[in-house]
Amino acid sequence: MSDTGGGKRELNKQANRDAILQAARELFAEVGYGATTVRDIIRRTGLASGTFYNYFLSKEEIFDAVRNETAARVRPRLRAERIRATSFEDFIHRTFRSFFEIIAANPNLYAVIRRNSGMLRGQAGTQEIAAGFDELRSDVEDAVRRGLLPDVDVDLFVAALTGVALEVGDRMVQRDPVDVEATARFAASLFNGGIPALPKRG
Amino acid sequence: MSDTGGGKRELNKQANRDAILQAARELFAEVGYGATTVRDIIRRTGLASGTFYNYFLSKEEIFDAVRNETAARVRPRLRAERIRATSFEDFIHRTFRSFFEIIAANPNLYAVIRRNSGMLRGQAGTQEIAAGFDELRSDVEDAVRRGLLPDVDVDLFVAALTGVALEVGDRMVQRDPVDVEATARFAASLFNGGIPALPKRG
Amino acid sequence: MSDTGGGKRELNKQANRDAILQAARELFAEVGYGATTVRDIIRRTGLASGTFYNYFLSKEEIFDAVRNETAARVRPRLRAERIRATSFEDFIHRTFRSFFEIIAANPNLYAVIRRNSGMLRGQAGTQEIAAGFDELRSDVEDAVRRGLLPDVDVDLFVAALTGVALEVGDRMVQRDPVDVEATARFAASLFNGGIPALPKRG
Amino acid sequence: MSDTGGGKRELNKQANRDAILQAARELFAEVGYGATTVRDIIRRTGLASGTFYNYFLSKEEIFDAVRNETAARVRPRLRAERIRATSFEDFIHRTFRSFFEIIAANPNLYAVIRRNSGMLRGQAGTQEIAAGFDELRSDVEDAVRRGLLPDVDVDLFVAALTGVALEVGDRMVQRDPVDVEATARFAASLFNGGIPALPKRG
DNA sequence: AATGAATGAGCGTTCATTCAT
DNA sequence: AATGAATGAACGCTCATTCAT
Repeated sequence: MSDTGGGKRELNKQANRDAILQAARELFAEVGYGATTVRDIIRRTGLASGTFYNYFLSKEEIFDAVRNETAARVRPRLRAERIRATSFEDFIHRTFRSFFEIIAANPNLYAVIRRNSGMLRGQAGTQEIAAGFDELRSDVEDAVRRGLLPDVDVDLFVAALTGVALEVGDRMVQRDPVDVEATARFAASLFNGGIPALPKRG
Repeated sequence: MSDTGGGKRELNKQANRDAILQAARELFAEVGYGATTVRDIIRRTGLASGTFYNYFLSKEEIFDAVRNETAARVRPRLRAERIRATSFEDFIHRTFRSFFEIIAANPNLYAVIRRNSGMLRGQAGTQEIAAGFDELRSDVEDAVRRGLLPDVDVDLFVAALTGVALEVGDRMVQRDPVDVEATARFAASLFNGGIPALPKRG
Repeated sequence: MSDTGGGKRELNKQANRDAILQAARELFAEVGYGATTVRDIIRRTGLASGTFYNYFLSKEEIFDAVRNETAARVRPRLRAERIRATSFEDFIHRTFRSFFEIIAANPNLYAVIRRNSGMLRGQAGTQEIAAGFDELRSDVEDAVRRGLLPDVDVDLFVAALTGVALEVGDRMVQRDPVDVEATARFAASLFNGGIPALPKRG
Repeated sequence: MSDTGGGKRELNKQANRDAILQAARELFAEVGYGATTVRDIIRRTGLASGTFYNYFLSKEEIFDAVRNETAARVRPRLRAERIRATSFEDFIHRTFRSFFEIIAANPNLYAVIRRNSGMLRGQAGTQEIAAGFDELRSDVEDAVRRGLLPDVDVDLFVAALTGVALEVGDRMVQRDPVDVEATARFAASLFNGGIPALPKRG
């Protein structure tokens, strides 16, 4: 009888993989990709250094895995919030609020983003991150199509949204206390007030 | 007889220093600080490896020098534009337009920023960069004081401005052709439309 | 199942550590600390350069290890001989003889001492070396207390003993054949004849 | 008319050479040969680094020069004292006393010896140092020939003398106050008491 | 003779990765 | 699958020495 994935061994394998990922996420958050060593990662798990390579092909691969896994956890949440929106104003507000909630609740998830932001977009981003951006973009395009949003330059619009989310979010988490609601209101007001003024495409 | 800068030797020194800085800037732009080696830098200049240390104390020092020198070139230009503004609408527009002009004209100056943005703010930024942010912030505070801008959360406002400048600028330079004026209009419209809607402080 | 020292792997580890220590000892003896490179040391063992750092934290650490290990081997032997002494004359003779025996039998142990003698005493010496000197000194003080030795300046006395041991020992090992017994007799006669003439303290 | 050595240029040359030698002596005394850099030496003179090589062929050569020059200053003084001796007892006493006087008066001359003692004898010693040892040795041989000293093993005898001078001298200079006379009496008593007991040769 | 920038071999050390056990 | 010692390329940096001026 072959072991089809439910056995003890597989459970252990999954636990080890998770432990390594978790340790890696912490370190990438604390000191960044460049300053994290594979040894640091495995030392935190109590496993042996060679074991790392039973789970990941390289340091780069685990970095991608951390980012992908993070994006995979965050993406559906952001999407779910957006979909629930009843108007574009609401869409913008929910987008900011849910993003700010997530980073407020997961400070070191956010630290990974900031500390390694040079590796976030373009060549260095992962599939999952790219997919998250595409999703946002296509939701915005949809809103344009449905007439909820004027016919703006979607590319630039998404870029502006992203920039504000990242930078304003950064300031937010440095405050004490962190006020997610007020910060979301700030960012959403700026956008919702500004959208009607945006140049139309054509 | 002391040769105070006019001699062949001094010329050569300046040329070497510039060549090293230029090579460093290119590499920091192409692959980032972590992946750039001192040997890469000097190899690009044709000089010997030891020569690097006649001009810079360490790899870190040249990175700071690149950033400081960049910020020192950019900062007064941005400031000069802002000061010329006749209204806050104009202030916002000029800020975006001059920033976009600069990054359009100096693609690898901009790449340094993007590829190393984790080292831009906070502890890891240089004096000159910090001064640039302070300057922007204090110009905005001034506008509030003079009643040109409602009493908004200046910190978040500057963050939003920065985020939009960086992300929208990033998309802009990837387009062909690069349209600085249209991009500036986009960003400025968003802000100028949104500002009146911003929550007041207190 | 933990392998506590009996396994092949542990044996190999011990063998490697010994090989590195041995190579280091030889090189410190042949060319001194300053002229010895870590690469020279590992090259002599056939191991890879990184392997050195699996066993020692730094070049300095292995130098201390060589000196400590040497002192640790020599110290109890010298002590054991001294303790067996039946009179102070015997104490002196045994001290010289056992020291000369040791250096005759371990020429490059001795060379380490000579080639790096600037690092023997004071700040630069190791714990074990300092302990060896302290032990000798306290044995001499004991002899004074028990009336076997006049009340001389113990500090200078120990210094004189040390100086003669080192310098006379140095000449001895350069002779062919090496005559430990005759050399010990020479040094001991000088001291034992001279001690009664030494100025009393006070 | 040719400049036969008395001109201004030659004076300056001599002054530069002396300044370099002096700086080198200080550094060899303070930090030892290995830790002294040629740049350190010339920096202390105010000259340019290339100038060093107009006066000395290499770092090693100046080290030899420092040692030779030191030995050349010390040697005649020691000799002159010994020659004045009226008996062998006096010879021994004067030898120690004059050596101790010199090291007490020139602490950093002495520091050069201690800090670089691994390079004092054998292969690494200079001509002048070797000559000093030879001279001492031949004075002792002379004393044997003239019947002032029993027919001892001169080689070992000179070694013992040297060892006591160095080690006892070392302790002496660390005391406060430094008592040259008492220290010389100590060392001389040991030897003069011990000599009659020394084994005869043959 | 003096200068000081340029040279490049070489140093101690790190670390992602491999592999025998 | 787990171990952890071994590997070796590569790093940032130093410094004795050379050489054009």
